[in-house]
Amino acid sequence: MTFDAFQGLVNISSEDIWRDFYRNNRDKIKVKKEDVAVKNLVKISSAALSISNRKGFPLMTLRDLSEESGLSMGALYSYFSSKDDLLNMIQQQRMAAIVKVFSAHLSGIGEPLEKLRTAIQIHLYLSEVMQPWFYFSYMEAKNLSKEDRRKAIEAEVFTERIFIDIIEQGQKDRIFVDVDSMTTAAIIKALLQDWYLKRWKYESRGVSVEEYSRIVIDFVESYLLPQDNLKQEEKNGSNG
Amino acid sequence: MTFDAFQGLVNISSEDIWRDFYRNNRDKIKVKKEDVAVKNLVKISSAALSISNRKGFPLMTLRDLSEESGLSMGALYSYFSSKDDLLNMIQQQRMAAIVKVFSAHLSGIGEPLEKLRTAIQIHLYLSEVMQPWFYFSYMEAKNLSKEDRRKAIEAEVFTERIFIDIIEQGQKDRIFVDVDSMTTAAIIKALLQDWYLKRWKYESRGVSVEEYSRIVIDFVESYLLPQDNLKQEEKNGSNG
DNA sequence: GTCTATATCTGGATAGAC
DNA sequence: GTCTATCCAGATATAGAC
Repeated sequence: MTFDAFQGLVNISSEDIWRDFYRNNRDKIKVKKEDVAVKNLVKISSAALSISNRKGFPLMTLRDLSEESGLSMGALYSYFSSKDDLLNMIQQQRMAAIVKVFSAHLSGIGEPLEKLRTAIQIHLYLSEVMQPWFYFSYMEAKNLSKEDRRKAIEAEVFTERIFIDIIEQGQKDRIFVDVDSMTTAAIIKALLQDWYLKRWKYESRGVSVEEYSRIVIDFVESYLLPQDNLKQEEKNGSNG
Repeated sequence: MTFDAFQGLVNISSEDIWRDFYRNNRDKIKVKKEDVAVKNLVKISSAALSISNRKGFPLMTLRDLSEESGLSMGALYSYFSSKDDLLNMIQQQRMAAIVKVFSAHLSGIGEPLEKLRTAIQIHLYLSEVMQPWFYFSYMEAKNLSKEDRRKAIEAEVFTERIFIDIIEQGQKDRIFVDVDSMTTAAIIKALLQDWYLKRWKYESRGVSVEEYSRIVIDFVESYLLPQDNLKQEEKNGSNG
């Protein structure tokens, strides 16, 4: 799948994400008109992500946020009850989006090699679309509340588990070689994370998300596929 | 080389690091007795790393630092002139150590494959010995002063350059296959970073630094070595 | 629903005794 | 060289007008 096709398919606009959020949290948000609320939640979150990803969440003052979002200090507190609450809100939304997109794209695929490729691609594409969220989420994880920290770890384990399962299925089917599945999954995650943690680096070198996806898949396959299979795969074109 | 052997060789104690630092910065530090100064610099830095790696440098108050280091607020300011100054001090020390150790261990090696293995190992071992430094340095990079930020990027490029050069030498010698050297180096760095960024994960799974080193080397070699070479290498035992 | 103005608190930094 | 006490800037959060 191309990145453009993916974008068309998931179409994760901030609007959608925050509309969902608003509906699930009507009670906590003082503003009662949905359209007004969603519009401002988008402004607030994108301002918060932009400032935080520049200087870190703890150093972002609410005056900064007020200025960049265009809302007054007082108005901000109609949308969250404390600065920490805002942090947790943003975190929550990201995790919901990941689980949703992953399930949607992987559930139909049975064949391990195709599933592995798709999982790598989907993760990279998703982190590309939601780069500020992913980066924020990684860098600010230690500041979360206890409860949200627990959720964050759960989400981390969830995605790693997906890769472990795919690898083990492939080993059972005798498609992949017999390497340690847990460690291999950890390595894959490290490579996926590098994309959103060092986006500036890849951008400055002109590497697109599709190229990076290609690279990671090749890299992983050279490790997981037996030597002779690999040669044959390459003849067939390894990307479906 | 085993991890123990490495430790014996470099023997990077906090003492040594801060004694070096003290001698290079006598003018900036108000305390004039070397032994007193070094002893307290060690206390301050290890307290600062411990607190920061728990909750982040911006959220560490000087009262926290005072409590954990056992020095009073006033005394702390005999060792640095501002909180930012402390940040830059710690950063500086880490980079000096890296350059020193890398040069010492790699300069003698000409053969690309051995050099690649050694570079991976040394980086992992070093980040293991200085884990709090490495983690801190990565997570707090955005808070550095302009000048120290520039230095940090330089250091980043320095280590990546080492890997690029090794790969290109190996390609010239027809030992490695013809993949993109820059991207491959980026991938290697991502895997090396995962070790100190997610140490808790590997620890909880009982993966030692030697095992991880073995895994990364295998992974990279399966990508860089031609198929037939690989088979032969494995027979010889790929770790020297 | 949003704004301005302000109460309250926290944390970096310093002065001066010991 | 180190400590205690204190200053003061700047931050969160809220009250009340519009």
